[in-house]
Amino acid sequence: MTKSKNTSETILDIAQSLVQEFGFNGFSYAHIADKVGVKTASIHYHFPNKEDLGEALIVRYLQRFVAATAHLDSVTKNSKEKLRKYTLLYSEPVQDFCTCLSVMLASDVATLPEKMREGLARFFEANLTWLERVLDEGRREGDLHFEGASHLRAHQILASFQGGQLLARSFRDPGKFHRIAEEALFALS
Amino acid sequence: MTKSKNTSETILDIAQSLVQEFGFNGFSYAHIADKVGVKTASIHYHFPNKEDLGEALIVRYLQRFVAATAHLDSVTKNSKEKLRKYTLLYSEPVQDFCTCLSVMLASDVATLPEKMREGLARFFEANLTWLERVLDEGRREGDLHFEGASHLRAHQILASFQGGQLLARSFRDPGKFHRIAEEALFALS
DNA sequence: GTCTATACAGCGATAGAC
DNA sequence: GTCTATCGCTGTATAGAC
Repeated sequence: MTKSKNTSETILDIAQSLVQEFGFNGFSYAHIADKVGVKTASIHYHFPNKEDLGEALIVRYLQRFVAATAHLDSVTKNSKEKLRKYTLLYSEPVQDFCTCLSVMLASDVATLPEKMREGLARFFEANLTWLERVLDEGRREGDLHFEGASHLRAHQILASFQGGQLLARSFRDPGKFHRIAEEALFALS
Repeated sequence: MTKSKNTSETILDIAQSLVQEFGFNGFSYAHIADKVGVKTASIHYHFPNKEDLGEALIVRYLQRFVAATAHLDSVTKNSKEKLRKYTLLYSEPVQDFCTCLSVMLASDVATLPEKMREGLARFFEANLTWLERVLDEGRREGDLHFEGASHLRAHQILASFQGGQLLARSFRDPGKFHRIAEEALFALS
């Protein structure tokens, strides 16, 4: 594990933070270039156009989500605890008065190229699938208690997490997200 | 009540639909002008700059919300029924594969001028205040059943409605919003 | 792989005629 | 109240030298 990254990864890091703060149409190659310390032409070398950059961002984001939940599943057995850790995946951007990548892209969806839309849907699908499985397991093993379809509950949880991020940001109060997330999990006790 | 509107109102109507589809930074005066059938200079006559236009949009949106909930309160007594009608306020944009104005502005918040941010926070505050009151009344009168603070529940409902809009849009499935909203109200039975 | 230079479209905004 | 004309700036993107 080396400390320094290659330029492509650095560009993706900066681009992701810019999307999370300003949206996919709220930043330019010039913004990335300034932060990375190169010229815009160099960015185009790594990602010929903004569509390529956007797709790379989503692919990486989904990969990281899959890796994070896989690791989470391997080290945690209690379903309630799994959900608590899932919450933490989304609390980092909230602390920086941002939202996660998927919330920003979801609101920009009308201006996104088709491949990015498909990638975004895949990301949400992965979240819902994981949530539904954890809810089912938790109910079967007695860690979670709720009525109705786990499928609907998964949607409910994901939706409130997304909306919670928007509210926290609008009020400049990260605590709003945490209280909303806590309330969502409390309902499963 | 006349059928035709003045130009300012027409501009606001078009602008609102554009914000709801593309975000505050995703449309230009040229887009409005084309749809209204005038030139961009005319838009600047009514709203000197985009900030003025944005503020007018939010002010009108809050006024309409206050009027809608006031009317809703006057014609409906059952709290559960009130919440069901509240849901309908947000389901119109979802059918058009858009989100409500507040969701779009909330995700654009980092690029908005201060007055627009304040207006947005006021709009959310109005939603939360109304929800909290209806939740309290409903529990007191036996129409609604839930545990914990109504304040937290109000946040939970608003958040899931906002997130539900983003999910419905991302999957191009308005039904997702309706199922999420239904699930949120079902929990109050 | 990064640079300089540049093309070209779109943006918000203004001046001044009608 | 709407128009034409125009300005200055920023956006994405490319060609070609190093």
